Amino acid sequence: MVEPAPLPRPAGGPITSQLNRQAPDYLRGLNPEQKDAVMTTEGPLLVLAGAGTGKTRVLTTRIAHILNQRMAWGSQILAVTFTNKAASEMKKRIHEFVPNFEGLPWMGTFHSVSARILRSHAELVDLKPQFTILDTDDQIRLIKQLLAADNIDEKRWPARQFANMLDGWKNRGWLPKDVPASESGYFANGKGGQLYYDYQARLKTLNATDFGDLLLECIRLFRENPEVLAEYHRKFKYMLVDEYQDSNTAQYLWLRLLAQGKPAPEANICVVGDDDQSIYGWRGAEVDNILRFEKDFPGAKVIKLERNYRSTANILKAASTLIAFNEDRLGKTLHTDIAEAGEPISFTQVYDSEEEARTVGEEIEQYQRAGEPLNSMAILVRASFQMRELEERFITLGLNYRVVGGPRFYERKEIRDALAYLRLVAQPADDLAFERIINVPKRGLGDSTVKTLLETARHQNVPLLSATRMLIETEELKPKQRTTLRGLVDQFDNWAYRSENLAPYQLVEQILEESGYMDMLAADKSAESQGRKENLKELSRSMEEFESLGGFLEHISLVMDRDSAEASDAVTIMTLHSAKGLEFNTVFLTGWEEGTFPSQRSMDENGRAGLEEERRLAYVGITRGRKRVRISAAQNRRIHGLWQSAMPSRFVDELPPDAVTVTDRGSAYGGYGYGGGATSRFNKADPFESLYETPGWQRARANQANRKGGGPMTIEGELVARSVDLGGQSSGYAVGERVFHLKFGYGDVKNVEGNKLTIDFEKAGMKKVLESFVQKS
DNA sequence: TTGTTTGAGTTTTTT
DNA sequence: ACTCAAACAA
Repeated sequence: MVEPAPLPRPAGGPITSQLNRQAPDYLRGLNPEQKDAVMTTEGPLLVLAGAGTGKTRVLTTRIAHILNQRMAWGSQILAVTFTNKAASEMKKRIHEFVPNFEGLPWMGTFHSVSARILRSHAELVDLKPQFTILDTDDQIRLIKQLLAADNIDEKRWPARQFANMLDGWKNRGWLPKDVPASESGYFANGKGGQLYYDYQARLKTLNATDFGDLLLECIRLFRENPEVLAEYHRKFKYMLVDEYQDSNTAQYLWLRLLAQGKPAPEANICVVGDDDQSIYGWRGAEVDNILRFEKDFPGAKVIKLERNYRSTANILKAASTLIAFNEDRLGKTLHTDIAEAGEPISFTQVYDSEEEARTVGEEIEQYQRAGEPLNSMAILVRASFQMRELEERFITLGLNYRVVGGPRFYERKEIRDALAYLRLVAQPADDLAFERIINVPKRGLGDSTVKTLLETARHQNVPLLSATRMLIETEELKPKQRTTLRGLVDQFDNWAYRSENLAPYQLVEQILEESGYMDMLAADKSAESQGRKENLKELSRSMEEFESLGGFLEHISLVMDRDSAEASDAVTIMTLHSAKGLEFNTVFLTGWEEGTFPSQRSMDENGRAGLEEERRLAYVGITRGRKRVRISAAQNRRIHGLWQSAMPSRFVDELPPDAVTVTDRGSAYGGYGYGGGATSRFNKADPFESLYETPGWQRARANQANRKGGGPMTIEGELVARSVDLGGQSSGYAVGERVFHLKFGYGDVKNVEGNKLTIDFEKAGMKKVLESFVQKS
């Protein structure tokens, strides 16, 4: 891996002189901070980029700049992202900037870059170069086997739970020996730690890694083989990291190993992120990584991008005001140069989730009639269960929609089956693949046969496929199974032989046909079978561009999604999480109810930190909108089949009143016996009465004031808060008082918090309600 | 070995 | 309410 040195830059060289004469094209249109972030190529750099401030543009321009100025070859640049989507977007844009340059930069996810490195040094971490990358499904099946072998009751100690713990450990960069007893002892009465060892041993036997291992083994490789690490230190002259706030500890360690080839002040590492958009804490992301960047890389330069080019002033004001309620932040405020305030944010409370879906549908059609393309609108929900009602409504309306997320292409059953066949052809030691397809389609090879195979494999210490070869030469199995297995083994030998010369897409078609899989689908009369056939055709089509089976398998194990070219005009429905990084003219934010959003579980499990992450999610949601943000809350929603009533999200109360209008949907109020619509301040004569007395608002103001040296808060220099009365309680209720609630009945007031009361109801138990819900009894 | 019933879990998601 | 996977009967 010898890299050519970058071209020298002689004073009068033909290329450089031309470049130096005037600022290159690609710098035009950048604001001063962006330009600074692009041009500061030497030394560590932290770019704090608020929503919509042109973060991706800075990253890509920076790469273009490095290439254009001949500071490094393409292959000496490493750019890591978290998702394949972000990586491919970056690749695309780099190609637009610099169509012809020497060597392609290493652009990819942490995992794909790690895999690439591991494959060239596999033997140093006890793997063979063609190792398999297991996904979550395989992982769980493997764990189940380990649990069974250890006589651990899977009921009591679910494999999924262990998989999650394992993931957490690996995210923290812990090898089996690093897991503290307090953590490992938690699972299966102290067997957790040993299970981790067994699991890793099993992975090596299967010649496989899981996602976490890609990073961990890479870290181990670097630590145990300084000469290998040094090689990459020499190689990568410039490193860039996107969405740094999402990095976990393992990724952080990985990065630090690679970046610290030179002493900190000279490490050319640029990380870009936004602490206010950190929404993946629950899966191990450490916001701390971004907060302590300056400590890790002393002398790091920090550039803040605060100029927003996306949203109207009202939207920005709403987002800034809301996020100011968080305590843990570095503190940025978004500005806009867009003169007009734009439409206010709208808040609508409706009776139930069905009406919410109906309302959203109507409004979408209205905008559509006014000439807005459906592509420019999106509905963002907190959790995917909220999607179904929207979908149902849109189907009856005949409204074109598209759901982002959901079951992904390569996770579909039929695709995974097909892939299992291919994996087994490529890697005969892939026992998990073998088990998956041995009886799919049904061949009369059931549990007992598999058990015999497993025992033999274990005894002989060979993969299942080899064990099968041995067994069919014996009388161990019944003749029927023996014949079937012999046929299957022959087929695999045949496919393996053909795979050497046949294009992968042809191979998969032949396998599906010859294995009887297509016949099985043809015989299946259920509604899904047609779709499954089409998916398999799509799989074959997507394989056309791959020359080798190995190349294709590497691709799909890392890129679990297929780029779907959705050309048609459709409204997008997705979760807030998957909306990060996207933007739409009109954004509908539904389900803003306490318990749903912020999610009760988040708050229960992670307390204040959980609530703050939910708030960041709200911030992400609002900042997706360019022109229009429409928020709604339902008084009643069915959760797990039970109707539950809820009050509007506290986030609604944290929006700046003068950037919000409240739409009254007549039907939401009155006449239903309970709830009555009086669930929020927005239903009172003066909806904002006593609002600014709540601790949250006081804190938000204090945070904002401290940060800006006491200056006025936020966008366009206007202080958002109105008259403030910091004295006393607003509640007319006192602790101990007996009250009556239309829905919950009689109860005693246990706690008073502004206009929220905690009441111990005789029938319904402890509930938090708004005071306007109850009356003195 | 296969089809049927019962039962548990049910946020967010990438790789 | 609904799904999906494990236990059980045919």
